[in-house]
Amino acid sequence: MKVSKEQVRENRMRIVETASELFRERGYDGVGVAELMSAAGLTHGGFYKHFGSKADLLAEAMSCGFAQSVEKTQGVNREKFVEYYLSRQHRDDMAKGCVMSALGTDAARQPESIRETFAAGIERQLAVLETEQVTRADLINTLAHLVGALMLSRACPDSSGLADEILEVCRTRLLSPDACKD
Amino acid sequence: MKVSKEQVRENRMRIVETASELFRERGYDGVGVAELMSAAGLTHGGFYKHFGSKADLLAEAMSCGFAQSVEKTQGVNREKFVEYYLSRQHRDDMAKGCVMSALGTDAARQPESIRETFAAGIERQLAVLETEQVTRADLINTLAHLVGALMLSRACPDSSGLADEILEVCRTRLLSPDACKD
DNA sequence: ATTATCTATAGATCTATAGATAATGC
DNA sequence: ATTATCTATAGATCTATAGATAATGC
Repeated sequence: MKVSKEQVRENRMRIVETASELFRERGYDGVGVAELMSAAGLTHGGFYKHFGSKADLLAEAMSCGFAQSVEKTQGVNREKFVEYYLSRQHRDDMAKGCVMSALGTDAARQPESIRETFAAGIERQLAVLETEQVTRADLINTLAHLVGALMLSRACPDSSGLADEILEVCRTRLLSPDACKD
Repeated sequence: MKVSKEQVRENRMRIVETASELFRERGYDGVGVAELMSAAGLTHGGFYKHFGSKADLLAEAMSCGFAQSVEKTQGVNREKFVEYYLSRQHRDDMAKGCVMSALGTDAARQPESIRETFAAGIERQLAVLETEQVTRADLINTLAHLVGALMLSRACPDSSGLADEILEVCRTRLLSPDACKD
């Protein structure tokens, strides 16, 4: 049952990527190791040869999700980022969306070491968006505004007007700084 | 072992209030029914005479938390609300703080009926803050901005500068609409 | 020979229910 | 007589580990 080093690396990466999506979708406590491994096409017994604990995997899954976001954000300006972020498409696909909005609260409930990983992810996301026009303080405000809007919209019923209203008024405000009142 | 109707009402209320705080602190999946009942001074077997399921309790716990927030917000203007919301005190006491930031992501992962309760809570919070000067769209933007800032700050390590930086730049921005760039 | 994965399981916990008990409230 | 709470437990799930297996890689 031993597999090649190449295969081991592939398996490990698949576990991390699978976890990254499942944790975003259902939360850290909402997915078990057995289900996780099964979703990655493996049996759960092998998990602890790859990771010391489920919490260790969470840290890697967060890093992986941040890395994907950062890569997708390369070369994207603030306006395009806002439009993507507050799209219905992004809201309705939590598993593949922004780690900050999907796992921020989970991170807040975890030990310091996990939160360090999370903070490093925020910094990377800030760095890739920073330009000469847009200061760090601007970006932190934009991210907070976006993250909150997305979370609140997701917490509303699909059919409710409020879910879409939140996306729309925040998109409008974030793209029209002149009319800004908050 | 039967108790008076008065006592039954008190017990039920204590369960809801205890759940409201424990869910905020550790998440819906992070607290079991047995621990919840024990924290309320009861044994877990009696739980299902009060609630049909753990999910039913979540809905009530959310409503209860929103009601407390709304009551505390009576007569508070936008500036005072922002200052309280982005204070270190509020950030560091998730159990007693805003339901939107503490349970928003948990709600997003729950069935429609829970999200209806959550949306109703958002509406109540909006209503109590609304004035002639501050429109609904303004308030939705403010709430999203606040909720995101608080969540991101909580997701950072205690000792990191980033946690406090997020609170500070967002407080500054939200209280100085003139300088607003996002 | 090493080791990644497998099957199997330990031990703890989870939600929910069953039946006993004892105090309320008709 | 009713019923809220209790003890006890069913049945499922959870994280983590033990030992067997079989293909890699020296």
